[in-house]
Formats: sequence, C-alpha cells, structure tokens
Amino acid sequence: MFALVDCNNFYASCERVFRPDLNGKPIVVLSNNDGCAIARSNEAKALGIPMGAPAYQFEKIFEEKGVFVFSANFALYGDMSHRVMDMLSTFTPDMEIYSIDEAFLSLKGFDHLNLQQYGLSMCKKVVRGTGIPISVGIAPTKALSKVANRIAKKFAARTGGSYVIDSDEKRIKALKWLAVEDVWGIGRQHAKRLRDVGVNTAFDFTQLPEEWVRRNMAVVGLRLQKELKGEPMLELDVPQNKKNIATTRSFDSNYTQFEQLKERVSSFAVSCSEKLRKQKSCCNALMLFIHTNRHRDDLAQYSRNIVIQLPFPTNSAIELSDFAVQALKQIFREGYAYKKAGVIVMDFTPVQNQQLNLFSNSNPKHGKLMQAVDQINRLQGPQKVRLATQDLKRIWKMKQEKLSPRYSTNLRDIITIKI
DNA sequence: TCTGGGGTCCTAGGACCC
DNA sequence: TCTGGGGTCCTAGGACCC
Repeated sequence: MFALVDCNNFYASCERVFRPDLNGKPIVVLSNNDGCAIARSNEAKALGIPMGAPAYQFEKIFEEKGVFVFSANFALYGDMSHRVMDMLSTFTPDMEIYSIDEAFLSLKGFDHLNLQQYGLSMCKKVVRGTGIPISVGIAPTKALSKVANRIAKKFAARTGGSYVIDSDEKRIKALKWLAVEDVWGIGRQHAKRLRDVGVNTAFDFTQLPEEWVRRNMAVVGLRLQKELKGEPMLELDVPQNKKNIATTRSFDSNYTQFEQLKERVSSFAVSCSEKLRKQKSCCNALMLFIHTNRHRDDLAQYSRNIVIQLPFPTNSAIELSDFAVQALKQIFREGYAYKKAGVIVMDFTPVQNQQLNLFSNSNPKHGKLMQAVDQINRLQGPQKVRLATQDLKRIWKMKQEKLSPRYSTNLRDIITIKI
C-alpha cells in the first residue's frame, strides 16, 4: 500500500502558522511580482477566487471581502516543507518527496496496522509538530492513493483527513465519484478528448479498451489505467539529479535597454550556476530566452530563444554569465519592451568526470573561487558576493509588497511571545 | 498599469550507420 | 524492369505535474 500525504492549501497554511488570527479567514498567496494567486485558503476558494487569478483583477474582491493577501515567501514555505517531511519520515523507512507539499510513503509490510488509524496519526503528529494540516490517502497504487487523498480532503469532516481504499467496492465507488479531469495524469487535452467520447468519470476511463488508451494516450495513459484498476505500475521514485535547471523571471516593468536585460540575464546565469554546483554538475549547453508582454496586443511582440553549445562543460558563474550575455547579444533587438527572460542550462555531466578539451577548457581556478563564493554567501546571506555584470545597483526589484517575515529561517524575523 | 516559475516523460520522424 | 534489412541517436513537439 501507498500513502499520499499532502498539505492542505500549503502556502496559505504556512502563513497561518505564525498568524493564528487568520484561522477561518480568507487568505491568498501571490506568485512572484505579486502577479497571480497561486494558493488560496478554503475561505478564499469559497469566494470564487480561481487558481492563477491575476491579482489586479481581484483587487476589489480582496478589499471588499477582507482577504488577507501575501507575496510568495519561499524561504518560509521551503523550511516548513522540510519540517513536515521530517515528521512524515518517522512513519516509514521508504518515502518519496513528490513536491514541496506532497510525499508518497510506502506502507509495504504495514498490513498488520489499521491503516486508517495510521493515517490519522500522521495528521495528528504533523499538525501538532508544525501547525500544517495534511490529508492522507492510502491505496494499493500511487494513482489510487491520489484518489483516496482527494476523498480524505473533500470529506474531512467525516474522514478526519485520512481515507483508505482497500477493497474493490471502495475503489469503484471512489472512481465513479471522481471526474475524469481530476485524475492525476489526465490534463486538459486528454480530459477533453475523453469527455468527447463519453468518458466522464475515472471509472469510465478504466472501462475503455486498452487499444484506445494506448493509441490516444500512449503508454503513460495505459499505465495510469492499470494503476486505477488496482494494478501497481509505479514505484517510489528515488531522488535524482535534475536534467535541466532554469532561472526565469518576469520583470516588474518593461525593459527596453540592452544593459537592463544584460544585468538580469547575468544574474539568472549566476543563479543557474549555483544550482548546478549544488548537485555537482556541469552543463554543456545553455538556453536563453527573452520575450515581450504577450498580454499587451497594443505593443510590438518579439519572442526568441537561442541554445548555445558550450566549448567545455562548466558550472562557473563567471563563464556561464559570459555565455549568457553572448547569447543575449545574438537575439536582442532594439525597439521592443521586454517583460520576461530566462536562462536554462542543459546537458549535464558530473563534475568528477569532465571531458577535457584539447584547445579550451573551463578556467581551472574557478572551481576554488566558486567554492569560496558559495561559502561566503552561505554564511553571510545570498548575493553577498556578486559579479560586476550583475545588477549591482539593484535597479530591479521584484514586486513583493505583502511579504511576510521569514519567521523560521531568519533570526531577525523570529517571533517574540509575550506572556 | 497590473497576468508565475520550475520541472518530467514519451513519441514520431529525420538523419545517419553498417 | 528490378532496388534490403536492421539498427541508433537526436530533436521538436506534445502531454503532464506541482
């Protein structure tokens, strides 16, 4: 059996942990630049604020209904996530952290336990230890544990936050209840096609002939169908190094100057290089993209990307920044108002076994230098040491008007309790 | 005026090899 | 007039996830 544990309205719940006065109040967390709603408390959902809602379109509702709005505080959410995962890891030796707020737990060999109770004990321990409410779904396959989790959450009043699918009756009842577009692994495109052929529920999907599923949804769809029928096709995934690493941002305003973009692009490359070093990889290729604001049809549109193959594998901030700026020179055009850019590094090789090039190689001194930089930044705070090509004047700043304190990761932000 | 960011996997088809 | 068989690798595009 697998358990799928996920945190309820995770980002909103994190904000609530340190603001208990917000219990029962509507909360919305915004994306970078305070752009879109990326998390909502149940109360905010009830007000009809959809996922991804542009903040400016809902300002009036926020105001009128007294919604508490927060800028995304990833330092806080990342730390709270660690705490939750730590607690969960005490319930099984075998666990896969699936996302910032979700984990699959293997319950192999736990058959002697009352699994419903076991799920409830997870809820109790995690909420007590971290303040974050969770839901637990338990079933014989990963896909079914996702279904069970939905039920646990949706009917929390009855389930207490934990639900087990351990019989065919329960499985079929659950699948008949679940709309096909809500199945894990069925997105918009597949959902539409399925609805078109009269498949409305997860159960209908399991009744489709395998050839149809194979033809229209490939082996991924077939695997999913079997999982929903109760035949396990997916194991716990072991953590692997990333195959691509990206740093991309929308800008707070439109950029028209090469110099402005250059500073940002350089910073994105530096950020990628830090992530590369963290997983001890070098990259062999780098992609850069820039584009104007797609939502503005009154402005001239321009969008391009370019991939450059590097002459040698590297994770040096200096070298990657150079390559990114070279790439920018190739695709930058005057006369456009740029709104977003990003650097994506690809085609990794491990640091230990680099293929050297006869004619040009990564500067051997950079390894030591980067180590020193990483160490300083780790101790003194991010971005203490930067490249001169980066935005030294700090002319840009992400819009974050409603940022909460970093309660759990910054000494200055620790709460004081008056007794 | 204001609209996020970061990932994965699979497949078909073209280019190439012997 | 007749014109094989069996592979691999790469890439773009499509689908999905949180």
